[in-house]
Amino acid sequence: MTTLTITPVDVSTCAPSGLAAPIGRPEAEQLAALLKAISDPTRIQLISYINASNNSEACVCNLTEPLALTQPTVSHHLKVLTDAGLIEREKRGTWVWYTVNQDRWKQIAKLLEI
Amino acid sequence: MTTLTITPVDVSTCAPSGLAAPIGRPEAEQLAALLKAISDPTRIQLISYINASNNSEACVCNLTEPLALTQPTVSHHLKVLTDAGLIEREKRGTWVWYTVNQDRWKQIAKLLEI
DNA sequence: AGATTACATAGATGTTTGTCTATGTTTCCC
DNA sequence: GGGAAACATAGACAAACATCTATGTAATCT
Repeated sequence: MTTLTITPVDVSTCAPSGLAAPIGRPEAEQLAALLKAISDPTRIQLISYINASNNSEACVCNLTEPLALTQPTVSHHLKVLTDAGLIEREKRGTWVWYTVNQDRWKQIAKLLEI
Repeated sequence: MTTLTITPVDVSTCAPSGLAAPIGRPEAEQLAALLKAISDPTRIQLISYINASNNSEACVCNLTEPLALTQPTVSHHLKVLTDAGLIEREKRGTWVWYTVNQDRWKQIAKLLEI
């Protein structure tokens, strides 16, 4: 199990009425941490590439070349996304397969509601 | 008129099919810049405070105290949000009133579709 | 006109972050 | 068991960023 550096956001407690009502500091920090994980061009591309892959899953070695980045850099970004609960990690033999957590993305849309 | 440091994202050209298909670097950078503007706890609180204000608008002097920040810091964040097209600025006399650009927020939900 | 109020801009500073190289760990295969 | 392949972790470094103090600008009021 991976250590989570970002506490997974619970939609039911974090900004329960979206952005329409005043948000306290802790809730704002949680939401900001979640959004920050997506706010990087490389990570946005990673998400789209995983989604567009066969069976909607991809391993690290499939992602380094199209992004023209080193393997550790890609691993780093995938860890950020995993810690935020935006993608999921599954080890099968030597490979590690990543998939997008679809529910998580629907949550985000809810959190941004006004 | 304020100088825009972030090119406003055109939904029709930026990630036209959401995050389901591979996204090129320029489009990913545009989307990341937009999301980065929201990915800060202070700015998230600002948005919620503006929305919760009378007439859904607020001036800088109304926002410094509840956030416990200096006026220049609040002005800085409001500029980031304005440049990203997320809020709008209207000067009336000595005061400057900020409102949330509702359409812009709906665009973001579209951009994040999977 | 002078003083005051509201806001923006400039510049400085400590922290965060994206990327790299180097190395460790685990699994597979011969 | 030894080598190779896939991935993670550690450490370093430059760029970006959030905040502050100091100062500039514009509008109001007496």
